[in-house]
Amino acid sequence: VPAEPRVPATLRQLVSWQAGRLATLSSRLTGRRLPLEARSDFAVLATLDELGPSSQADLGRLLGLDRNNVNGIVTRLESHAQISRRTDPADRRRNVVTITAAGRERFAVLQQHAAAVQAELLGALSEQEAEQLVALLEKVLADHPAQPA
Amino acid sequence: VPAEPRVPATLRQLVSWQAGRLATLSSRLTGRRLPLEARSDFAVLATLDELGPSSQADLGRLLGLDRNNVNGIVTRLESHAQISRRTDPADRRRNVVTITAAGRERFAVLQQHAAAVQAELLGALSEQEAEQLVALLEKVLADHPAQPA
DNA sequence: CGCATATCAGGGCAACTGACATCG
DNA sequence: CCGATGTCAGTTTCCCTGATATGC
Repeated sequence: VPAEPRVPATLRQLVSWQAGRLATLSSRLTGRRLPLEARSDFAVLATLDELGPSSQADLGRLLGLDRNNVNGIVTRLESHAQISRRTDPADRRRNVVTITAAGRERFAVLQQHAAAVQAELLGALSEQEAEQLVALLEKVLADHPAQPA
Repeated sequence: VPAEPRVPATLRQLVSWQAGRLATLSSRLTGRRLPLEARSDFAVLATLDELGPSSQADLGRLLGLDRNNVNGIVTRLESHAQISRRTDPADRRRNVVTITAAGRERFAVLQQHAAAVQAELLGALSEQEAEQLVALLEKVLADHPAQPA
């Protein structure tokens, strides 16, 4: 008669299940500090800050986000003046998205919260284990395309 | 001038972001083989198969699922005769959920698909690395409550 | 013409909130 | 009375599909 039943081994050792749990856990920890949309905003702002102006399609391909999703995020960021959006004169189908000063400020704030969440999340791991985990996840993700197919 | 821009380092080394990517990647790979609800079904069936009959509340606490969510999953499984649901005579608030023979059959099928997805997912890792990843994720998850707060 | 880009409308899953009746 | 359980209704986020207009 088990006193404290644990998650069945079948699930505990399944990365797809672990990934889901870890994702909702991350979302929960982030949600305590910020509204949930901040995560998408953060991803886009980080990309623009580090790689410079991009089109929406490029952003989507890079981050594994849907075109529609990118559109929504960019619209939201634009309404807060954290990015600017103008049609590319060289290819008038494209929107060139550029981060603004306000966007960089927001990004800096979000970065601090992200670091705090990371610390909470990995509290049970040593420095070395945390680095291993990040590296292994990076390796797995690098092996798969960001976009559906 | 970078020819092939990669995901910014800020994101690449953020476990909360990696977790989200890995979760959608897993969901994508699973979705190629099965309808998406199969994941929730699998979790519940695995628990019932390994730990025996449980109440819906216990299932939720164990798996980190919402009460409402558990209700929906159990209703779906019941409609396919893969579990049975009856009120606990000892505590008539509770529903005792029990796996059926059909449920075990379904579970066996799902287990094979899950293993195949795991192999696809971790294709870039060696045996040793895969074990390390599973163990590290397990350690992180064990450090946090399955339920919100 | 085919193809890419951006946009809009909408579906589906999962997490969550709040409310409610029942029962211990 | 309080707390736990199951149920119902509804919100939000994100991933995805399909359709459309525009431009290369």
